[in-house]
Amino acid sequence: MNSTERIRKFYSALHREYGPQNWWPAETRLECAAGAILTQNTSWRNVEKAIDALRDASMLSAEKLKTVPNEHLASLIRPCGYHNLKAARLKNFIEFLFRDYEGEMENMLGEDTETLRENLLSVNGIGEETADSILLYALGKPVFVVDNYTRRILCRHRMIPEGASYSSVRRLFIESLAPDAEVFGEYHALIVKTGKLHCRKTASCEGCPLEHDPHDRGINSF
DNA sequence: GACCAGGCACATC
DNA sequence: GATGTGCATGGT
Repeated sequence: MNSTERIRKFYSALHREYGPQNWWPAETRLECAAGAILTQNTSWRNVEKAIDALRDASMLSAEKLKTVPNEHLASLIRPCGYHNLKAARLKNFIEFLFRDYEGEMENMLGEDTETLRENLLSVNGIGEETADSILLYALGKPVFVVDNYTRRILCRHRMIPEGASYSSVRRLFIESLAPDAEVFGEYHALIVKTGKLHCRKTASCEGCPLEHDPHDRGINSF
């Protein structure tokens, strides 16, 4: 079985095991983008506290985020960690949103996806995963989000070599599947789901619904 | 108390 | 290009 077939088979197995995950849990495109920044290297549970605090403070709008002082913003998002850093990153994104898209996420929709991705990556604080999360979950673009779980799981199943680049893993998914944002979104969510349950740093893959392929040729098959 | 979580930028070699 | 480090809170 080649990599493409395994990528497809993995999706079937995960979807069969866990069902639809219905990501991303956000009410607006902006809230989704903010969540993508806040969740950097942080558990979603803590991000929820920060998002709730922003919502309680009526701060989940581009205009409010634009004018709120950094210190106040940082204090609101404190529960999700790196609050000073993430406050600055949120501000950078909002500044970019107003500079290039008149403060409206909807204005990003007409942009060519690759161009938009490059633009997002030019914002200090938005890396590849955050950019792809925004493209996929906030804007519905058919791109794949590669996170640590994705690498770890694929690595443990010998589908990618250790240290594989973000772009190579992303390409593997995009070239193996039809360009369907719905499926890409579910797939990434399912990977996080099974990652949390069976593929943490110190956990073995015990109970993982993804069977190891006894005939795979290891990292050379990638 | 150690380890981990839906990363990223920057310095250094 | 690869590798190391700072950023920080809260759950297990």
